[in-house]
Amino acid sequence: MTELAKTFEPGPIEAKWYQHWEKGGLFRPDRPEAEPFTIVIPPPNVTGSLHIGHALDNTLQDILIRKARLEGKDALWVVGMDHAGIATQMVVERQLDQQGVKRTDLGREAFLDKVWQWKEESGGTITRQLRRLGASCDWENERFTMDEGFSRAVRKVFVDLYDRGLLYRDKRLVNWDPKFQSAISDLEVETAEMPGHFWHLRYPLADGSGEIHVATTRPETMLADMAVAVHPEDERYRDMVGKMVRLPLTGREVPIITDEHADPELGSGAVKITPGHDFNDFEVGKRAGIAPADMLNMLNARAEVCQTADGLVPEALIGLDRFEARKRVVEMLEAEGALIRVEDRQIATPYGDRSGVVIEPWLTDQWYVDAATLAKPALEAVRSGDIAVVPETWKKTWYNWLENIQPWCVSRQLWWGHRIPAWYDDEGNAYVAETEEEAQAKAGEGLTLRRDEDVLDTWFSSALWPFATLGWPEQTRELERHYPNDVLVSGFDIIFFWDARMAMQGFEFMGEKPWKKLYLHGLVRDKHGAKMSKSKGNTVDPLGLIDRYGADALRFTLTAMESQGRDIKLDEKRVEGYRNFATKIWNAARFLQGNGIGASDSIAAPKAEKAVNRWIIGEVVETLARLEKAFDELRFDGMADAIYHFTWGTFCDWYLELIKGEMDEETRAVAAWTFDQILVMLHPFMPFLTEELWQAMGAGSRDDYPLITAQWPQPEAKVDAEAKKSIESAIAMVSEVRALRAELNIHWSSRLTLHPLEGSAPDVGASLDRMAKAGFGDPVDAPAPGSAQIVAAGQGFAVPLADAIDLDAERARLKKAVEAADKEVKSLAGRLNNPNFVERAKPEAVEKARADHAERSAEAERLRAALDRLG
RNA sequence: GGGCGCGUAGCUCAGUGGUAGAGCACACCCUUCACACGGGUGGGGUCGCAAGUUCAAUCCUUGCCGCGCCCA
Repeated sequence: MTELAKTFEPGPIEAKWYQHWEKGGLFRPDRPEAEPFTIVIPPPNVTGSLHIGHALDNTLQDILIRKARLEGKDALWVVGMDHAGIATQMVVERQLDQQGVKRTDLGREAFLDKVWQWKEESGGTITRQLRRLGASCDWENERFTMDEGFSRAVRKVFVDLYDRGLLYRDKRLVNWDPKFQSAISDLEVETAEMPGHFWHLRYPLADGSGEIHVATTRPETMLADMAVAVHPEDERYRDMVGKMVRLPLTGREVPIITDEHADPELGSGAVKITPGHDFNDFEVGKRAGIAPADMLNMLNARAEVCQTADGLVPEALIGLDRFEARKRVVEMLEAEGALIRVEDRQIATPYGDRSGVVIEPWLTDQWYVDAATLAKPALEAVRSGDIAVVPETWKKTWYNWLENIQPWCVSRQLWWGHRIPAWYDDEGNAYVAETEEEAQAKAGEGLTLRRDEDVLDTWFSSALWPFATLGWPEQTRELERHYPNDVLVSGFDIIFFWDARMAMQGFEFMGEKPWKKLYLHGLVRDKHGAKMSKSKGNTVDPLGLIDRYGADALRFTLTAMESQGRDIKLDEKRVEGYRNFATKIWNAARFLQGNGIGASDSIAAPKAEKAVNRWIIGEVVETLARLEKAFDELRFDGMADAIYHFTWGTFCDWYLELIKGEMDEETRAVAAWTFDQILVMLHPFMPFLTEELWQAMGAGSRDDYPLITAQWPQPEAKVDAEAKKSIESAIAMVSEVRALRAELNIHWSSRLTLHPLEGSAPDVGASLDRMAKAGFGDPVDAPAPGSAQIVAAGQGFAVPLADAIDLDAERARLKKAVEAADKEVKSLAGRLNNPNFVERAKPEAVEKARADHAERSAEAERLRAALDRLG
């Protein structure tokens, strides 16, 4: 044994053991024949640093991995990062900007060199931070989505999807981010209600026969209007349909058409149609026979006004920013008398989730994935239970999204990322192939090809994570053994971005689900329930918490608070509480050592004769069962609860107290074994503390037998009902005497004697003396004057008090107990006297009510008798 | 507008068709030889509101009120 310091100091212990584990290859012990168990980490961004959400997500994964490892499985936790297209490009651009260098000055090749250089020097902070958390990932096979192998997988998927008709190029409106000057997917757009206006405009008919009124939230788009639509059944406009409108400012003549999209209830019922700048209008335009290529565009990539194809936009407006243009257009309309009125209104406005700027629907050529087709097996797998979703409530969200899924825009106008493997000839024909040679072969000789400038959405590559990390497209042994993965742990906020897309690609390319279970956890919020954000300044830095309380305490807190379907409101007080728990265990170990108790050498429970030992073995068996059940159900709070209460409430509070002063060989063996079980069961949650104590308890004997690769408990024992009953009686006895002391204010200095009022003294060993400073005296028929009385373990006892007894306090105490018992007796009797209950309730319920009634009645009688004797 | 979820002790949350639990906080006592980051004892809840089903509802059903999230 190694002597332990008085207080548990997490810092040095954490550093020591993490290094030891990692150097020893203990995160992935060589177990080629063992049953595989696999988790892939949700790859953090290469630009990222550890926030509290990562801490939660990875703690949960580490718990599952560490338990599987202890069970002897070939536990693989695949780790790595994604290249985070936009975020990384931004970081590097900002850095270059400080040196006065622009991305475009460098050119594509040189810029990408800079990005790689940045990645080597500054990227991956988070992987060091994950180590602080204790994450036992397979670092030796760390992956990156831009690695050559992974990139090959991405190219193959792109080409295969194209060949299967599941990926295509199309001209349509995309969500255009003017800040990044790139398309983004609809998932990357967040809609917010913002105060805005509704401008009512007057459009004259071209033949001078009248005018039509339209209303718009974006007046500047009138520069690209191509029609005015009214509802086909709107009588008011019957005579105008088919006539031409001469638009103000541009003088463009556009038709009045009918379309269901026009809402007769809204405004005037007539609506201006700008197919090139509005998603609804795009559809209306197509229905009206306007081809996307012919739709007018009035904005450039920076969302500045540009000339439309028909050259009708007034020169004064060209080059204006879209918001500036809005002001100018309104002024000009007003000057022309085309503005009727302006109304205040809440406007649903789209924002880029990363850039924060207003998203512009913009007409461009982009690559799209036929998500609806890919979604089908992913939907079916959850419907059939092939993929288990935990908590189940998320299944509905899964269905809802996948059933209504839209084509997925996967091209991005960036440089950093997987460049799209498509080449074009001079006429714009596309040749999709994994290499330029193959593309050239497809195109035929003599054609000059030019590669697509764009890259793929980062999520396009991370969707391949569950199999591309295992070597796919090579059919490796790892792939064969570890796909499908056992469980995916992810926050519900990326269920669409990532989880669903992994399922889609997994079925398409592996022909099978990516994981057997999908576990979704909530967000970590501040103690008031507000979402953490840097701008609000309410973020909790997990590393700071680790510094202050230790990684084990943080991990245990997150685990204990992880109940299904809820966000976590994190209060530092909880972390402090579990730091105290760690210290408690530490001190229990010190106590054991002080009594010559070290490591156990047996997996199975030792043979035991004494009730207290048989009892604690049974408690271990029950705790293990509770723990296993919680693991089966992925109830992390239940796991924490089971191990916490056993360790503190049962082992420390009762078992250690009960065995004090009764150390014999059997007890030492059982205590050592029980503590070992605690260390093993607790290891997935508090790996550092438990490893340290495991070694300290078995110094010398465990140098080659670290806890991280030890064996999960197999007590090979059962609950001993007799021992359980006997110890529970002793516990009740001690508790009653302590309560008496506290309520009558009897100081510890006075020892109490308990005289049985019926029968003889029960055998509770020396525990009563040590734990309640009381012992048994001779049986008496009636309490001596000045005695208090207690009822415990089905017996009444008189407790003579040397000092003057506070009669009022004693009477109040007994009265309260009588009332409590009576209340329950009365309720039980009420039920038992109800014929309906006896006849119709389940027999077990009736039986239990009878037994409870008998027991509580007897207790009430004894208490009443005690109260009567008091006078 | 559609969907999901929540409302249980002062706070944060478990939970079950048979009269409610934990941690923290609170009150009182204790330098009892592992631990004051501790030990002991205790107070505290008409389980959001209303109706229904049932022998029995905090739990099931419906409606309402309040709060949050997602989608359009």
